[in-house]
Amino acid sequence: MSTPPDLPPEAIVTELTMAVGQLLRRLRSETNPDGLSWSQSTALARLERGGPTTTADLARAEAVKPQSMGATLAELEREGLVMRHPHPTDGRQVLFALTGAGVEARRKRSAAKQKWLLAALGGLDADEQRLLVSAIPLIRRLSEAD
Amino acid sequence: MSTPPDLPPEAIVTELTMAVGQLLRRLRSETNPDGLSWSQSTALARLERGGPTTTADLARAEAVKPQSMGATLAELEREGLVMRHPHPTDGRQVLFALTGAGVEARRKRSAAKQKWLLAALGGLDADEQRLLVSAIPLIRRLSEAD
DNA sequence: TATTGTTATACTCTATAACTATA
DNA sequence: TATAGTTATAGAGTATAACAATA
Repeated sequence: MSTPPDLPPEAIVTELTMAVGQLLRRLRSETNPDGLSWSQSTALARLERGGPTTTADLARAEAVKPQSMGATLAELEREGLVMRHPHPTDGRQVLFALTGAGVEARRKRSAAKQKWLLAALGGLDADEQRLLVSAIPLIRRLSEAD
Repeated sequence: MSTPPDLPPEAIVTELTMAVGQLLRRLRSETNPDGLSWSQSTALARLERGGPTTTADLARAEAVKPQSMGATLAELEREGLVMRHPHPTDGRQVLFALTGAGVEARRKRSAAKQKWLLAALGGLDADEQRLLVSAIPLIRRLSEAD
């Protein structure tokens, strides 16, 4: 193990920050250029997982400002991958949902984009994969902490 | 465990991608606005860990193009946080190193920036922290895979 | 008043392309 | 030729500020 288990908290912060930043940039650099952008594809993934969702809720989930998510959704709408629906009871809100094309784009393009990460995962043995998978909910809990 | 240990690889890819993206954005959104930017602070961290380094090596480590790292380093140099030194044997290369101000900036500002993540880590129990720490080298190995 | 969303504008990060200098 | 770095330019992602509509 190259990182000792009882690292002081400050070191954990630095190591985790750098590792996450590095993985994200690597993921982005491996992205198929004619596919979906990073924020487009995570927004689509969230719509697929959570069903129709408002701009504000998506923004909260992704830790960006509503205006930023609005721009991402506007682009996805222009490409025909999401559609807006009126909220049944609140006239201010707009629900966004995947279109058929959105579902297909999500499957096809994201398969291409994720080829590299799949291959990289193959470089971990079964125990390491299990360890990594069990760390995912912890990363999510960190992201969602107050 | 909210993510079962034997998730199919495609699901691992999606979950990991989303979790890492979410954590990164949360980290960035918690950043002290008058502090160092994300790429500035990871570049400083790498210089502190690795000593004087060339633009190209830093770019490789961070998975960005040399021109992008060059822009980050130029900004850090303008702020007096790094200095350039000639390479002893190769006239093409330039070694960048932290200045005294850079070391101090790294400590002070990054302490402020990382306050949130430290607090979030405190929300994990000891076993969870150990699990997360042991996943860090795995994330790094993914990032460095061919 | 508070919340949802939009429009306008600017800054950061990163990329590609074209160039210079050194090996 | 190949490599390290620089300069110029462009696009994506996100932020803040100001606004309109609805609750």
